[in-house]
This record gives sequence, structure tokens and C-alpha cells, in this order.
Amino acid sequence: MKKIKVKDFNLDHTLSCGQVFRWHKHTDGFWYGFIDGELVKIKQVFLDRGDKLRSNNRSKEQSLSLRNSTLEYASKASASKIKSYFNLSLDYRKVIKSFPKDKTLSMAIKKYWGLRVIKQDPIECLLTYVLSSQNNIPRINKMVNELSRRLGKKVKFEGKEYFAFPKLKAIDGCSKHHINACRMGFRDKYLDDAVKKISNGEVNLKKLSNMCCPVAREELLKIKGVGPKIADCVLLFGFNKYEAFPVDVWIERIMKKYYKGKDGSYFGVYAGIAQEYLYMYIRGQKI
DNA sequence: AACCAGGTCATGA
DNA sequence: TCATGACATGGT
Repeated sequence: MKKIKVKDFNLDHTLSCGQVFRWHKHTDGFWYGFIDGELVKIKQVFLDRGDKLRSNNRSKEQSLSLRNSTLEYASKASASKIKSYFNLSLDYRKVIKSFPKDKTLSMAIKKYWGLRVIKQDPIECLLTYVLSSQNNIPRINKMVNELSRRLGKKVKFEGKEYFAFPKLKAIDGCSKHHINACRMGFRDKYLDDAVKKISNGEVNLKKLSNMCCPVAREELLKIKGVGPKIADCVLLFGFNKYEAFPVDVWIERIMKKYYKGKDGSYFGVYAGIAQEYLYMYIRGQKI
């Protein structure tokens, strides 16, 4: 088992906040998923060295997550790939400091301390989010899993089979019956259009990373099924353009309740990261 | 049995 | 521009 030391990071929050699909936590406590096409088995171990922090007045949760911890993992993917996937080199404290100091966001950050926006593969991000509209997370997972099972690379590991998200080419021109079996409903034509426009270069994802946020957004909006919300998700999760602030029903709710008259720009240059905290916070309250 | 789900598109005023 | 319903399917 390989190890990476980390701080200000919480793997569970990061993988279960709904920003990425297909990661699965087994009963053995490990998360299983793919990074850069390679299977990754990973868990976080908190070291028991909280004594220094116990004397001050920080909350229990926060002092727990302030401790250094270790990611233990097995994978062919390199440590640097894993670090960049979880954005571990981003100065988390700096991000938090840049936020406005209102009570709602502060409580959300405290509760979900260590939640990070990850750096997904842009194509996977786009295609899975196209499937997310007017849908619920368990079913999105189901659809994407079925698509992967049918068209993705199979990896055998510890007696089980895992499937990577399919390459664009595998989806492009695949038999319609595979798509139908994924039960995507009206979204199948959106997936089609996304695959088509990326494949033929009508939408050039490689160029997107060098574009400023509003221009990149316009590019993504050319795809049928990609509106403002999904475009912002792709900009945030696939390109780490942090000023993107996806507004879904939950964010709309919390904005109406605590941030009347404001929009994403209120949260500053890392608004998208604030968005993830607010999303988790308001969902945690409702359910 | 209804209602809803990390929305978007096509309509019509 | 802006409100309104349809859209497929299955979870709760």
C-alpha cells in the first residue's frame, strides 16, 4: 500500500459530495474509482496526534480534520496523478480566507472541512453531467455505471471487475442498443450531441482551458442539453475554473434564504468551491 | 399513487 | 426577455 501525507483534506466529503460520479466506498472502508484511466483503491487514515490542538478552542470536528492524515492507496496511477486529481497542492487555507465571512458559509465550511473540488477528466465530466439534468444522483450513477460496464475498459482486481468510464471513441458510433440499455430517457440525444460535437471539433475541449470563464461557457452552451448549470459544473469540475458557480435547485434555495439579491460573484474568485460547501450544507439540513 | 429529481428546450405572450 | 410545460425513468 502506497502513502501520501495530506492536510486540510477529507476524502469522504470530497468523494461523496456529488461532484463526481462512479466512486464507490466498499465495506472495507476503501473507495474504488478511476484516476486517469487507472483503477484506484484508496482510504484516508487520520493519525492520532491531536494533543497539541486539544488545548485551543477549535471545534472538535475542525481539530480532527486539521490533523495531518495519510492517504493509503493501491493503483498503477502515480502519486502525482493522484495529488493533482484531488488538487492537493492548492492552498486550501488561502481559499477559505478569500471567502466572505458570513455565518452560513462559515458553518458549512466547519461542517465539511477538507472538502475539495477535484480535477476531473473534462470529457467524463461533460458527459456525466449531461445525464444529470432533472435526475437524481443514484440514478445518474446507475446510468453511468451501465455505460461504463458496456463500453469502458475492464479491470480485474482482487477477484472483482471494475470498469473505467468509456473513451469518447467507444461511445461515438457504438450500437444504439447499448445506449438504450442505460435507460437515459430524453437525455440520450443530449449525450449524442455532446459526443458528436466533441468528436468533430465543433466544441474543442482542449482550447477551453485557455479561455476565460464566460467565453468557455459560451462554447459549452453550443451542446444540446448543456444549459447554464451544467456548463458551470463542467467549467468547475472539469477545468477547475473556480469562478464558475453552478446554480441548481438547492443553491437557488440557499441563495433565496441567506443571500437574497446576491449571486456567485459575492463569494469571490473561488466561488465554485464555496458553492460545494453551500450545496452540502443545505442538503444536509433538508434531509 | 403521486410527486420529485444537481435542467434544458421549445413555445407563446 | 420571461414564464410555462414537456421530457423518460425510477426512487421515495
